[in-house]
Amino acid sequence: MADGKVRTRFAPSPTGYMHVGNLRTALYAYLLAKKNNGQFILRIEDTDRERYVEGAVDIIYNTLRQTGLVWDEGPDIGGPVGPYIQSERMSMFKDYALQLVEKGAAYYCFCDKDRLEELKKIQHASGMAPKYDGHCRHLSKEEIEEKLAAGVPYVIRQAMPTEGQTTFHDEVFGDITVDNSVLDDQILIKADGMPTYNFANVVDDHLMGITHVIRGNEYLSSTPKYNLLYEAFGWEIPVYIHCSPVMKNATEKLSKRNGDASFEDLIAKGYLTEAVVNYIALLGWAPKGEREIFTLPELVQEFDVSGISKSPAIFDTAKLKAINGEYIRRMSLEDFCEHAMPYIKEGCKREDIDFTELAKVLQTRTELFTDIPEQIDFIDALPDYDTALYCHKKMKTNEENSLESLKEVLPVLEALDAWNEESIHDALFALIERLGVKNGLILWPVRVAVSGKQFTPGGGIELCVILGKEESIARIKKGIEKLSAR
RNA sequence: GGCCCGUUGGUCAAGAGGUUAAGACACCGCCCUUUCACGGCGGUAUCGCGAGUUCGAUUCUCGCACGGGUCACCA
Repeated sequence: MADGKVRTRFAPSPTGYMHVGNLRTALYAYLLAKKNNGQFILRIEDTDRERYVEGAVDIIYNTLRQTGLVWDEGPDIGGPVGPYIQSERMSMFKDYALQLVEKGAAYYCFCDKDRLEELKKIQHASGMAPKYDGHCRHLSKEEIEEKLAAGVPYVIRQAMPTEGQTTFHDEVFGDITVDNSVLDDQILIKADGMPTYNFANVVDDHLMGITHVIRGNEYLSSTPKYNLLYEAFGWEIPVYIHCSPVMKNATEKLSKRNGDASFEDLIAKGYLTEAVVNYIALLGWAPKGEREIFTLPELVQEFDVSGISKSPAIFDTAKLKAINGEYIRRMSLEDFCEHAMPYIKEGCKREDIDFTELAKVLQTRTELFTDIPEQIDFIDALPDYDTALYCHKKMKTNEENSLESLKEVLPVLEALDAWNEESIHDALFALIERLGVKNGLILWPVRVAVSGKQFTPGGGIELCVILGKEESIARIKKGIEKLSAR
């Protein structure tokens, strides 16, 4: 599997937004192809008109583009084995099914829905598994001709072996064996002449030269049927890689139906694309070493099917957040500013502040961009805080000595010409030295006075720089006023 | 219900008969520090249960329990 031309595909149905499990499957398919210098193919499986959602195809394109999962062949760019939209391939499947009928691996079935329903009812009543009873499997040539000529509607069913076992290999789950007796004579071609998914999928994968099939493990139990199809045609069976689902908790899958987080939702919540891709890669797959932060090209290098785990993985927002924070900290200040600015503007309407300084203090304190507005809400207007905020055991501050400190600080700051981190720092520390007190005794009250908050992004000096001289001094005066009024 | 699959800390997970059972997130503590955060150091916590096989099982086998998947003229 290491060399040769590896071709993988991502074959989504355009039924809505891209959920995380789907994206992960696409990612693994992409990684496996690229790791082996192969091709990653996009095929849109849009044959279910009932579930078709307007705009869903664009979501697929946009998500793959945004995450960097560029496809080598697909509906928009074409390729040697198109068309890449399943609905445009419909006409050919029946001929393939007929080939199977010739070979005795499939047969015409004229049973109508009433009979099938009746059958199901009887089977259910007697506790049997619902399964086609082979009623039409042994019709004579004459009978078939006669019904065909009479225009009786029919489907084409796959003739499953009735005894023995079928074993197949999966790269993740190993060898799996099932009794052929449990295999249903599934429908290949529907009464309208169109193929079922199970049939179209196999034919398409073969025609498109797919060598490695990566998909959710809900397909594990139909894989023997697929293989019987490949064998009946005499086609080479692809390598199977079935992935366990991404869960929202121990018992429920992450799903569109439950309205669980989609890729778009995560981005809207302030997560970085790269962080989401990185985290998703780690959900159900473990790299060889201890490193966990990887760019997409690094993932390509690192990816190995042997690292895919069998058991389902629960989507953990806390971990995603941590990885997002890691990505944020690794950004350059310029990059961070660019990303953070919309959120900064959201939380701060004032224009006369030092945005660069603000961004600087925010960067190590941001895990999620959407957390920013709340962190900086004190800038526009000083909150109406309680003077108890001035009391801090470790700093040994209380309302009395904070009042003293602020009174000392006020003239020092007022006298400053240059207003920057260095000048304020020097002035305040000179004051601290002159007074012979601990840093905290001066600095803590300053921070409280200018922010009115218990926790702030940055210390008193940094906040003063951000707020500017006029505003800082006004807030210190306000502090003195509040403390004096007690 | 039949069949298939899974089960290592709260979460993601490494591990391949003998390990002090990695690492990350989360949590707790300490250090750094003008708060918080960052960074550094340390800590709590895991092999679902029961039988085998073996000198020795998290690792192999079988049962059980629990969880998931699948049994459509949907994809």
